[in-house]
Amino acid sequence: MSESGAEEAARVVVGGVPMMLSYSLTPGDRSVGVGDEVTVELGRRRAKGWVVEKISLAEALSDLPGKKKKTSSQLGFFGQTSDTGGLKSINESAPAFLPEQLDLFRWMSEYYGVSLAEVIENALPRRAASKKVLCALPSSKLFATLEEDPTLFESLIRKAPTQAKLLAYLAECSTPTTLKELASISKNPLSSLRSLEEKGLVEIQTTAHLAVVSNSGGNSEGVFASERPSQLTEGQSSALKKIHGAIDAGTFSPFLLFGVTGSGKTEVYLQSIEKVLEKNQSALIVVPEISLTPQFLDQFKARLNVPIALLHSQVGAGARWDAWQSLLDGRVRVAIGARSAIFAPLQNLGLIVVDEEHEGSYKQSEGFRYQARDTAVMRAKFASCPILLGSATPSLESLVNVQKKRYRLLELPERASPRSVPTPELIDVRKIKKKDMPSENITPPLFKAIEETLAQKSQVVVMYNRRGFASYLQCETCSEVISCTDCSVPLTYHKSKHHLLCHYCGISKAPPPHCPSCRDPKTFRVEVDAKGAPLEKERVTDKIGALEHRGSGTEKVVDELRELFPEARIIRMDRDTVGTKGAYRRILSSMRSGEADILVGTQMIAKGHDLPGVTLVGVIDADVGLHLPDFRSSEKVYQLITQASGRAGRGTEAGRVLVQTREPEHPTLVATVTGRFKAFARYELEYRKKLFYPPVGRLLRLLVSSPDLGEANRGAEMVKDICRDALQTIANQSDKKVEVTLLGPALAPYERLRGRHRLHLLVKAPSARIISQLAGTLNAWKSNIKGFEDLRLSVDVDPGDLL
DNA sequence: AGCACGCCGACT
DNA sequence: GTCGGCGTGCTC
Repeated sequence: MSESGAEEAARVVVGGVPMMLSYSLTPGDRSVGVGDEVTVELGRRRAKGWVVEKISLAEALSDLPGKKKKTSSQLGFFGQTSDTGGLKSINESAPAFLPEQLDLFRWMSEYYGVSLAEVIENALPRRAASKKVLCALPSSKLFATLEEDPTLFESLIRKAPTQAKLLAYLAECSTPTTLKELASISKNPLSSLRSLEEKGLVEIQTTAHLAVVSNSGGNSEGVFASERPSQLTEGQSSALKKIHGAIDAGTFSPFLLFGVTGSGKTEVYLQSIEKVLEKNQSALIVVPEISLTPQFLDQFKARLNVPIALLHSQVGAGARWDAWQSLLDGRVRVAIGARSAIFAPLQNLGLIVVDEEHEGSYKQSEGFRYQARDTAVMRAKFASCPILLGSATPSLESLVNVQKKRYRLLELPERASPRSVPTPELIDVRKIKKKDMPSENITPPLFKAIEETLAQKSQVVVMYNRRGFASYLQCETCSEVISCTDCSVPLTYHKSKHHLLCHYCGISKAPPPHCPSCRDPKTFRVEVDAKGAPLEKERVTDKIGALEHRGSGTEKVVDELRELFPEARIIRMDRDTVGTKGAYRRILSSMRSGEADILVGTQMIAKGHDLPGVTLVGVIDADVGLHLPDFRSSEKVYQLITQASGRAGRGTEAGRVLVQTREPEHPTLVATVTGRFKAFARYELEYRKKLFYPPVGRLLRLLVSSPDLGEANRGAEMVKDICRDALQTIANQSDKKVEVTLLGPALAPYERLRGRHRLHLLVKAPSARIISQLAGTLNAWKSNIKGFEDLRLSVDVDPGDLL
C-alpha cells in the first residue's frame, strides 16, 4: 500500500492489553509484516505481541490520544522527517502466522468475546527446540548420476546389496528419512549410508523430525491401506462429483457427508484432497482428539504422496513447532491434526475436512472455549473453499444447517464392502431374574453370544460406559423419569436433603408421592452414579428398587468375564490403561493381531478403529448417560451406541450387537435399533424446539467457582447482575424486542470439583449476536475481578455440555 | 499481564 | 517521621 520509503507503523496486539498499540517501523523496512510475532517495549517492560495491521505513521499518530499531538510538529521543526512522534519501535520480529488468517482470528475474537491477542495466543504453537535426528536423503546429484550411468544400480547390487537397497528406498522419498525408519532395511544403516555419502549419492543430515511425515512406503501396517479401490460405490462417486465441482469452482461450499461406518468416507476425503493437490492448493484435515489412529494416518501417507504436517497433542512440542514452520513457509501443503489444527498456517487453502464432526471433543472445554468444527466452517468461508463435515451420526447442529440449506447433504447409504450394517438387539434387563444372570453384569443372551463368538474364533468388544453420575428418580412401572417442568431435564435427587433439584434453573422440590405419569404410588428407582466422582461426600444410594452399581465399571466386567470365560484372553481399554502414548496403539494392535479375544472398554473403544476380527459388540448398560442433567444426553447416547455398533462385522462375517438396557422402550434406544437416524433427529429436535435449546436457540453458560461456597454464591449473583445490566443496555440499543432468558444461578451438576464450589447461569438467546456481546462484557469483567478471594468465571459460548 | 502511582497502617 | 500494603489505571 505504502511506497517504499514512506513512514510506516505497525498495529500490535499484546496479551492482556485491551487495545491495539502502534509502533513505528524504520522507513522502507520490509522485514516486519502482518502476522509477525514481535517483541516491543510496553511501559517499562518488554512484551510479546503480534502485528495485525500496517498503517502509515501519520495515521498512527492521529489515532494517539490527543494530548501529545504537538510533539510531532515540534520535532519537525528540527528538520527531522522520520520523526516517530513518540512512538516506540519494534525490537525483534519473526513470521508467526499468515496475514489471511486474521479474518478468522477477528471473527473468533468477536464471536467468543475474547481479545484478539488471546485468540492469537491460543492459535500459535509454543516455540520449542526440536530434537535433531539423523536423517538421510538422496543427494542433488544422485538423479543426474543415475542418468549418466545406468549400470550404477546393477553394479551396486553386486558389490554392496545393502547400499543398493537403501539407495532405492531413499530415491523414492521426497523428504529426509530417519535412520530409525531405514533400520527396517538394514539393521545398522549408518555404515552403508556413509559409503553412499562418500560416493556423493546421498546426504546425511541432522534434521528435526517427525511431525512432518511423508510417504516412505514399506512401513504401513495393512497393505490394503494404500490401495486405491478399483470401484467406488454409487454414493461415493456422486458425492465426489459434487465435491470436485465445488473445488473447481473455488467457492465456500459446506458439505455434510453422512455415511454409516464402513461406507468409505475416508476414500471420499482422499480423492477430494488429491484433487485439491492437483490444483496446487493445500488441504486441512481435522480429526477428533482420540481418533488420529495410525491406520488413518497410514492411508493418508500412502495415498497422497506428499509430506504431511502432523499437529496433534501426541506430537512433541518441538516437532509441532517444526511442522508449523514447514506450513508457514509453504514447504508442506497438507496438515492433519486435532482441534487446534484449524489454526494451521496453510497457504492457498483449497479444502477442509472435519472427520466425525459430531464429536464433543471439538469443543475446547477449558480456557478459550472455541468450537473447532464451527470455526473450521468459518475458515472455509474466509478462504472461499469447500469443507467436508463427515459423520455417521451427525450433530443436530449440522442437520439443521442442512435443513436450512446452509450445508449440502451428501449421503453414503451403503457400506463400501458388501456387508450389511449390524442392527443392535436390545436386551431387557428387567425381564431377567437375578438368579438367571450368569454374572452381575452379563445377561444370558450376551453370555451365549460371547460363547458362540469365541467358539468361532472371532473376537468380542464389550463396552461399559461408566460415565454418568446423577441420581434421578425413575418410575419402576413406566420408566418415567422425574424432570423439571420448565427445563425438561431430569431433576437430580439429593438424598441428604431428600429433595429434587433442577441444575438448570435452580428450583427444588420434594419427591412426588406417586409417579406423575402412570400414577403408580409404589416405587421410584433411584439411579446412582456408576462409580464416577460423587458430587457429595456421601454417596447417594437407595435401597428401594435401587439398581446397584458397584466396582469400577470396566474392571468389574473384566473380572466377571474372566470367571465366565477362563480360557479367553481379555484386555481392557479405558482412561487407566491408555495413559502412555503407545498404550493405545498397543491395545488395538493386539486386538488386530488376534492376541486377544475380548476387548473391554469405555466409550473410547466405540470410536472409529478398524477391528476386522470383531463380530460381536456388547453394551453392558445403555442407560448410563441417558438421564444426565444435560440437554444433549440423548444425542450422545445415540451416537455412542451407533458408533459402537460400527465395530461389529467389519471383517468378512456379519456382526451382532447386543445392548443391555432397562428401558428398551426409550425412544433413543428404539432409534438405534431401527437405525432410523433421521427419526431420532426429528424426535430430538422437537424437544429442543420446545425448550429453545441448541440448535434452535443459542446458549451461553457462565460457570462461577470458588473454594468458598458463600463467595461462589456472591460471585454468581454479581454475574447475574452484570448480565441483567448488559441485557438491558442491549435492549435499549435495539429497536426490536430482545427475547432472552437468564436462568440461575443454580448448582452446577458437578457441584463441587477439585475443591471448588460450582454454580452456573444459563443465557438462552435466539441469536448468537447477543450471546457474543454478553460474553465480551463478562470476559472484560473477569479480567478485573475485585473483592473476591479466589473467584473464577468461565464464559462458555455454545457450551458442549452443561455439567 | 506487568508495572507504575498513590494513599493508609506499624515500625526503627 | 519512613517502609510497604495492594487497590486502581495505563501501556503506542
